[in-house]
Amino acid sequence: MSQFQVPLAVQPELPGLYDFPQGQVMVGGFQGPGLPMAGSEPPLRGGGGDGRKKRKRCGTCEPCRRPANCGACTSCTNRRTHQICKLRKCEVLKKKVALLKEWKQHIPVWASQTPCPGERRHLDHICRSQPNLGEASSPFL
DNA sequence: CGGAACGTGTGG
DNA sequence: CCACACGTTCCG
Ligand SMILES: [Zn+2]
Ligand SMILES: [Zn+2]
Repeated sequence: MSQFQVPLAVQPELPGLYDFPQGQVMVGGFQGPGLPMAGSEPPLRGGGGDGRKKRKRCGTCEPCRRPANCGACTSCTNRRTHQICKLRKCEVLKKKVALLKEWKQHIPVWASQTPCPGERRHLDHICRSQPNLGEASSPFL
């Protein structure tokens, strides 16, 4: 009614998705679009899945509720990228991905000593998702 | 089945 | 480091 809730209101995070270490989600002070909704776990098609399931946008953050694409960003102009308009890119999705798996998997490596260029390369990608996280997240360092 | 979007790797 | 492109998954 009042709010333009796109018919995509998806759960915050399916329980059992990428598991987090403890609670490093919440850097500084964020609004918190992670809708605290009950979790109805879908039939988990993990039978033959690798676990690389694609998450979906929260549908509560500003970019998520953007009615349409800007039509000026590369994602809008270049549809071959298969990416959503930068103005509509879910923040939650950006953050979650930032603190995702590769980190945990490689942290002990780079914590010990600067990893090889190859490993470091991947970390950069995830870091880029959110400048905020690039600094505050790593209980190891 | 088709459209849309995420996740990842590579190139510049 | 950033931007772009592909493959894959998800939903209607
Ligand atoms: Zn756009
Ligand atoms: Zn969102």
